[in-house]
Amino acid sequence: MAAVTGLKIGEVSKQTGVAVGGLRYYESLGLIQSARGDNSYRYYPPETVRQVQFIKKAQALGFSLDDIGEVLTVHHQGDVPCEFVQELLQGKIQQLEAQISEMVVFKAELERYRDRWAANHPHPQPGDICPLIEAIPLTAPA
Amino acid sequence: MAAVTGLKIGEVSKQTGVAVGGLRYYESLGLIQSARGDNSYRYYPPETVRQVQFIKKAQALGFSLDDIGEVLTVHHQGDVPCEFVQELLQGKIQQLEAQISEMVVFKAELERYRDRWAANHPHPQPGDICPLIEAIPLTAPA
DNA sequence: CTAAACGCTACAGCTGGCTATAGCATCAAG
DNA sequence: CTTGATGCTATAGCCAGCTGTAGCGTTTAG
Repeated sequence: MAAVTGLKIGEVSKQTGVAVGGLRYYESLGLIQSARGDNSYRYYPPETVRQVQFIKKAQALGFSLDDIGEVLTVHHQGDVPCEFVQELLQGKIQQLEAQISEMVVFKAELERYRDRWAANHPHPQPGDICPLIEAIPLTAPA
Repeated sequence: MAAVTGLKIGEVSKQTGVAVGGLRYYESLGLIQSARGDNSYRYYPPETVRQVQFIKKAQALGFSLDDIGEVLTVHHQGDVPCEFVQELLQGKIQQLEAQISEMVVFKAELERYRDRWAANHPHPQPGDICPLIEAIPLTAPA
């Protein structure tokens, strides 16, 4: 009878707000680790709570579990992974920036079509169904 | 011989860059429509090419196929529902606006974390994985 | 002692937008 | 006429990040 100690999965769940199934999922990805008792129950070391909180925070920054796994791997190698996290973060920021400007451009485009219709109002040309729709860029904007 | 004319699916695929399976998927969602020949082949009207290009462009900028379907369904119905389309468009514009400001706020948040860490590399406390992430407050554990 | 609460595994399902496969029919070129 | 490209339907799988279910075993409070 090994002295298996630690938090049972429900306790970790309560302390982190992450559902039991979610924790099992994290463990299946290798993000957290448990010892197993004779009853086959998972027993987590106390620091698991902080690790799960770390996972949640990193997720809140837009990191995937894959990203987080890489960070934790660096951590397990005994290094402080901040440089690596910084790189990931910078990448996320640039991604966001690109998405934002795409959306701004597209919004301006939609506004242009909306306003053109509002100004022109119903001038359905022969063959047109709705000038507003016909004006939508079905081809690349010339 | 049936008077079925139009582009076969492979031709539409070549002209739009959308895979044959993707086009069948679009059709299954009602985004595009075909006539069927005696051979059960799909024959698409030429304007399908422009419609598919519209789908791709709208998609690239964050519109779901569901959204696109609403517009194209109106188009296919042959009605003149410009008022409705206008409303739909206005809704999308507002949604886009909301998404953009959300993303701008979030990007500023990420930049704040990045810059704070860059300005003052905190020392890892015992139990820390990366102070850059650890410094982030957990939002209410839901 | 009993029954609820909790744990386990294994698998299915969810969202969205496809892609891939199997097994067959049809078409177009040589 | 044959062959390879193309078409068809139906079904399954993929990505992420879980959630839910079935059917069981274990622990714990009364």
